[in-house]
Amino acid sequence: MTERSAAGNALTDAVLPVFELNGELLAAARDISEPAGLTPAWWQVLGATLDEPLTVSDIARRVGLGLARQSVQRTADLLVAKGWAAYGTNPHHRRAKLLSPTDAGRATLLLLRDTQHAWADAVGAEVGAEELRSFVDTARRIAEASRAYRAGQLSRPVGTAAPSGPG
Amino acid sequence: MTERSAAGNALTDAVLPVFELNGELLAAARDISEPAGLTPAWWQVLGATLDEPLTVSDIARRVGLGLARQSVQRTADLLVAKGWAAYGTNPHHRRAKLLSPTDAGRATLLLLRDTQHAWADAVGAEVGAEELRSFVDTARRIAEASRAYRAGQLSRPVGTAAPSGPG
DNA sequence: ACTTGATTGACAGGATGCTGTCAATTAGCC
DNA sequence: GGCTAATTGACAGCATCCTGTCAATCAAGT
Repeated sequence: MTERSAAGNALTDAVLPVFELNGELLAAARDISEPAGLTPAWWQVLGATLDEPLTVSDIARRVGLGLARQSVQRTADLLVAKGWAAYGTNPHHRRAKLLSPTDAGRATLLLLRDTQHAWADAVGAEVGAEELRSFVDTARRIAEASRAYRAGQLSRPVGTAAPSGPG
Repeated sequence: MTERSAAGNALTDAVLPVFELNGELLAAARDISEPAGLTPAWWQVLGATLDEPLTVSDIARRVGLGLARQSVQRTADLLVAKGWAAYGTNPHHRRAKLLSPTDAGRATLLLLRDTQHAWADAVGAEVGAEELRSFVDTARRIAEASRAYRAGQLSRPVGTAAPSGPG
């Protein structure tokens, strides 16, 4: 039982490219955000407060992307210390203050948005919108299938059937 | 100039799913390697030495995936300290010792290989080999296009042309 | 041989993220 | 009103990876 199926090989072949792409996206985010004086993580947290003030816990829940509440907390404190954001009183909670960008933070966010647009348009045009959409679809399906497998909800090979099909 | 193109939107929509998939793959690697007593990073470094003994610098170059030489160094030292691997003398270099797995390390690697096969086969079957192949192709093209853009080798939008087309 | 430059490992420092614990606060329930 | 559970922020500790610096070692050219 040491031979992988063709699909198994295909999935294994996908792992390294995903890691590589992940790193490239992070590098691009760094290139975009660094000239403005903030890191990708700061950008992410600060950006979440652009539309409306949010508590740290709100951001941690919304961002979701593997950022723990305490990580967001530290980042938020940093943003406040550096003048990108400020804590405001929360009518609904005495401890959970509302984080919102300062004028400088807001201006920087808008600037970064334009820089990001330029990058996304250029790279997106190179790959093609249609191909990108099916790419996203596959990425989601892989993640979902792996989650199901790890949760024990996906039996072994022989392509028996999906526990809860894609449709 | 704050409007993104359709392709730009499609690419932006791809970023979060890639991060999420990256996290899921790491989680799967953790689930696979942790019961055996090693972390994904240890697995990666140790696995590189399965076929032939390598120096730390060799591994850092080969692995490539964003693992710096010094990170591999520390991991390698850890693997030796924990009995998974051992340093052997290198006929070609007095300082750069050759890292190779111990019997225990080799046995663990083979065990992890089987566990990984089961995961890859199950998840791969769920997604489909054909779809996975085009997924990998797109992932590579995105990374390549972004690298080119960051290197200044990709002009802005209007889908003018590719500097060095995909075919 | 000698010099010059690249490689390599050791060491120190820093950034980021996670987990665990604790008290303050809030929300739900009786 | 009072009790219990969940949420939230503060604090401390830990793991991982990165960068920079330095001396030892190797490779190449003269």
